[in-house]
Amino acid sequence: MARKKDENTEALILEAAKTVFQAKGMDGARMQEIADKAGINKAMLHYYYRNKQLLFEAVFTHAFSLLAPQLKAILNDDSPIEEKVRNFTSDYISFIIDYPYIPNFIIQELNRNPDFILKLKDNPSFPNIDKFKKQVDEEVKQGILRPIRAEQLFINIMALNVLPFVAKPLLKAFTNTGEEAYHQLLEARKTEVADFIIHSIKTS
Amino acid sequence: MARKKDENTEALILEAAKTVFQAKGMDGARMQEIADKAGINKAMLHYYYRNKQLLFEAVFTHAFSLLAPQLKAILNDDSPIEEKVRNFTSDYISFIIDYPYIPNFIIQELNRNPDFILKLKDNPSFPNIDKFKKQVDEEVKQGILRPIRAEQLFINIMALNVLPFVAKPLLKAFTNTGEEAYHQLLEARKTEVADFIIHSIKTS
DNA sequence: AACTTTGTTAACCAAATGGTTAAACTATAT
DNA sequence: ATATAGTTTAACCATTTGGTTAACAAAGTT
Repeated sequence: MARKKDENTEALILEAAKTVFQAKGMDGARMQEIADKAGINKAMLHYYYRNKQLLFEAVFTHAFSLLAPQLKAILNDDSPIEEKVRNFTSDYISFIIDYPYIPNFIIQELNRNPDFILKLKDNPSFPNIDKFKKQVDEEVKQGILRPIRAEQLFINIMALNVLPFVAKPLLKAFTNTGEEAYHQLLEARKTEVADFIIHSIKTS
Repeated sequence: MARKKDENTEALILEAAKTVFQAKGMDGARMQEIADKAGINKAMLHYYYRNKQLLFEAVFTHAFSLLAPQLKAILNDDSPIEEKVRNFTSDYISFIIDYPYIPNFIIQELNRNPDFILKLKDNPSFPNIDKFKKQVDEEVKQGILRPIRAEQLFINIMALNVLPFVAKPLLKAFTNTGEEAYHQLLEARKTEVADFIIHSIKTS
């Protein structure tokens, strides 16, 4: 086995590919740009990943593997809904700060090619709503929560947490806030979003 | 002035360009595909719109001009917040049914090029949050609403209404629903989203 | 040291793509 | 009917882009 340099070329490529694909999408990304960013010859991209599509898929599945655990936290945990909502909204924002492009990237590329998710759904680690559903139904039955379908609650939680990042340029313009002020709005949301949801769904 | 056919070529082009750009984005769109869809020669695209960028901008500004009035309805109207929330959630979903690609298209392309919104903000018809802000502050002061910043409320309203469409493939997978079932969830949201918001923000 | 396998590079290639051009066509004005 | 100005087309062009190739370099194997 010949390894010329101490650096792992394959990993360098994937790292550069993440940056470029997540910033520009499949259509906007250029193989040459990825090679340049990785500081290697373009032919190496094909040596390790065959073609653009496969390199893209490596980036996509990796991105998804980072997002999935975040969602499983709210779907599969045993704590009461209220606690899960509070934890999720706070954790999710921390996640976005570490990986700001990921949710946007996934949403954008799935819209371009919706069938892509079928492959992901086969994976046993794909987030599943069943447990969350039982939990919500149970808390509704016990009178802890107002009547609401688990699916709708889940969509609402996702919406309130995800959209402020996905539609950031638009919302910045509409709310007439600069970068700094918008960031403060997001910071405040770490707790306010959870309060907003809890107020809406809790009885009493 | 010579007009060969009764059909207006310029309009045919714009129509085809809308379809292609909104489905595939700036990067994914192909001038030839637009020409084919319009049933005209590719050179006509450049004759009427000079180049891809300008044709794209024509499509984008038109798309935005359709979205803006929807938002002005909630921002500039005089009715109480509760009524505005109810009207908006119902109207917005009707809007999406007519123009399913538009919000997604705008969000996606603004992320690709955030500076693009600066041009739009100059336009005096750009939606402005000031009036909405005064209204929310006033209703909070009167004790009709719980304390909440107008910006946060606006973001929440947008999030709950927009994300279910923008992230449709993802949410369909997570909620484990097919096309039909997901559509029913969306249908139910016409009233449920408003209820969700009102429950959260109204005192009493 | 010779051989083999793996890794790397520069040069190259074919197809796709945005854009141009020159000629042809059509309707209208003179 | 002829000139004129706007409209349309087919062919063409330069560049970009994903992908390939052949030669070469490094490290391990014998």
